[in-house]
Amino acid sequence: MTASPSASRDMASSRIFETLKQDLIRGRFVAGEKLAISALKDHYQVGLSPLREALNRLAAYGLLEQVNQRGFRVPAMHLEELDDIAGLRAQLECMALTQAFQAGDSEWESQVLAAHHRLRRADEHPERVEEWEQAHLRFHRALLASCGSHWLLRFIEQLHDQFDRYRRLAPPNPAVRKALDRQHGELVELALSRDIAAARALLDDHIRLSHSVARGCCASSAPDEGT
Amino acid sequence: MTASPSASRDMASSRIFETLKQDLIRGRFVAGEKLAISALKDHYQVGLSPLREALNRLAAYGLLEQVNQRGFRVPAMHLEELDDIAGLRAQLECMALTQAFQAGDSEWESQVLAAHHRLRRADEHPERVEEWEQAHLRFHRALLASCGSHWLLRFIEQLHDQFDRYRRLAPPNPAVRKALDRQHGELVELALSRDIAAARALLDDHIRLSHSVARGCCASSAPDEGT
DNA sequence: CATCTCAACAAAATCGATTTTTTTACTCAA
DNA sequence: TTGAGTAAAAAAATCGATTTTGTTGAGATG
Repeated sequence: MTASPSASRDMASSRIFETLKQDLIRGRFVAGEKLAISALKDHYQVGLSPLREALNRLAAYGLLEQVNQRGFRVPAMHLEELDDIAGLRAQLECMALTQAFQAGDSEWESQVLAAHHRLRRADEHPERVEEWEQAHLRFHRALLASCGSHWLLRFIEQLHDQFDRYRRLAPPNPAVRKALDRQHGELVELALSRDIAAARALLDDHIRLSHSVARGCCASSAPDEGT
Repeated sequence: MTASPSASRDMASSRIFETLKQDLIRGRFVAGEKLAISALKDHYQVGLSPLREALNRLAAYGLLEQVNQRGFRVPAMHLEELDDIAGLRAQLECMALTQAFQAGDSEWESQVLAAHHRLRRADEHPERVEEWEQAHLRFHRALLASCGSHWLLRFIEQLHDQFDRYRRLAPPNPAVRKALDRQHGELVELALSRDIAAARALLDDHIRLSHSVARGCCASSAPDEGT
């Protein structure tokens, strides 16, 4: 049978997991806020068990914190942590990029080109933010997909989600977007020519640029507090 | 009040999480096996809800796999994955080691020395395997603790747990143990003298040695199967 | 006036039972 | 004998209610 990814309806706990995950990344909850479980239950129209299972998975993933006998809270955001996430993300993605360039075959090249094309298409509708976000995530995934290390990709994905929590705090900025998009195009070219050194430098810049934008926003909106 | 870490009794779901996690790492379940939830419930004497929450967290952590509508299973083990885990672990730990050496203060040195002392003490009772295992884990933790990157330490911990699943398959080997222990001592000396290059090389060897032992066992016990 | 106690309240965690889905066992026809 | 279809059994997922724990505030006490 042909691949039909959307064939299986998954259980309620998986659906609420994905929904909550997106809402957390998109910043629909206040950082540091305590989650009122019964309110979530009403809002998302799910039962307690699936909801609690999703919350537990999100806590293990690092998008929630579970406090001993007093429920779940949205992790606070700190400039210091953003720096950690961005720095590590740059290192791990450069590592994966190198391996991806070495191991990538023509099928990989095709997928990168396809993902880049979809990303450019998504750019044509600036009002559909979420579509661009998804295309963007998939482009970066495709670029590193051939690196051969399941665990490295897993950690990178996790860091990407964490990073996005911070990045999404910043308001959309057309100039930055344009610069990032040019870098995407250049990354594709460097991938096809397997120019590892140049691609690493560019990817590092790419992340550094996003980082500095998010940093500016994070610093102004919620100055790092002690205690 | 003074620090008393064991003061808070945590909820049942946390206790069963820790217990199950240890049992998974120690290889008390067959790789690939499907977990019978009601059997677990009886065996560990817990209710369904805490158990399911623990299973969900373990799945998010990577020590279990959740299959759509058919429960949880213990991940299969593959030589290929062991290589991935060990290789990545070496890279991430060397990265952390460098940062730890650069940022480590005298308090860090004290903790490393203390952890190493406990490790040597634990060596005196070869029959108490679990005590040595815990001291070993804590020594490696202490060595990297000052690296300053919360997320890097988190990933390393996760990889360590994954690696241990494989390492524990191999029967105890006094000769190997002795070699590893000498390396622990050398690592302490290099930490005190902040010899980054030598320490990186040694840590890489350290992991490589464990890797090759685990590899030999994994290869003979369960030849990598396709499909 | 500050602090302590304890009851009433709110929320989290857990339990037992129900619903849904998958797996197994069996029948019958090709 | 094999294979599709189907009903019973088993297991997973979910629900509603109960139990446990943390929080709040009124009144007592120093």
